[in-house]
Amino acid sequence: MTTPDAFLADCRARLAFDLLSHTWNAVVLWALRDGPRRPVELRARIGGISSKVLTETLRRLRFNGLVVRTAEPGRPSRVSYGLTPLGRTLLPVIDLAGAWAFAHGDEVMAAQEAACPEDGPRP
Amino acid sequence: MTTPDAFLADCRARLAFDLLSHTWNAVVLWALRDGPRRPVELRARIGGISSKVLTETLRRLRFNGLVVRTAEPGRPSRVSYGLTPLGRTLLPVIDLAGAWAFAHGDEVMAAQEAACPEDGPRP
DNA sequence: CGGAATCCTGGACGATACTG
DNA sequence: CAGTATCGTCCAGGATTCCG
Repeated sequence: MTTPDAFLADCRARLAFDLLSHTWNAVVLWALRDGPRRPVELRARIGGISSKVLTETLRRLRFNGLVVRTAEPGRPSRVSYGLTPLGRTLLPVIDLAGAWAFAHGDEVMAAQEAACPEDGPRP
Repeated sequence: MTTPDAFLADCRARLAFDLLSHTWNAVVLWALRDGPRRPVELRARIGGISSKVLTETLRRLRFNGLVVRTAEPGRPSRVSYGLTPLGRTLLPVIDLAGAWAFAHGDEVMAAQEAACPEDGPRP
């Protein structure tokens, strides 16, 4: 399928990018790809994300219907997050983007190195 | 191809998301998909982007080797921007994301509507 | 027209500390 | 362990203005 031309004008079309925009959204979704995980596990698996930001991210994802929260009874608190069917449909997109990064990452790095002369400063 | 598991730890893997993260990057790349365009054309085509932000975006894309700037001699200024081969390789990714948005956009909207109760507030 | 300079705002992100 | 509350920093993005 190819995206229609209305792509630019139609704000709804930018939805996917807004979702993938936030730094951690895609990463968290990806970390959930093969089953529900508890916050501690997620933090360990992802690395470099603070508890607060993880919570915020999960809240965002839940709000958009991509993730579900499941509270298991007991003490201490046990909670886990998993992908919804909708969230699962986003995995191929993330996968493709990740594959692109692996395939062309070095080219981008190279371009950045060689950019200094007349191109603008690093944004 | 499926993205390796190192996905999360490897910072280079997040490259694609950093590129698609900035709100306008993907949109501008998409607007350039069928040939070079001049800034005015781009602004008209995209809609809702300020001249300043467009300039910044193009600078970013140039810096990453995704776009080239071509200055045609003459007065008044005539400049155009086009995709590099590298930038062109990103189009399928953008296309897939756009296609996803068209296919599942309404589901996300619906989820947002129904989210108010126990789910967190809109972030 | 292209784009740089300036000022301002909101939100993402991080660190820390605290409650249940 | 899960989540909230503060506080502070940084930057994308919008509006405006001015120069070549």
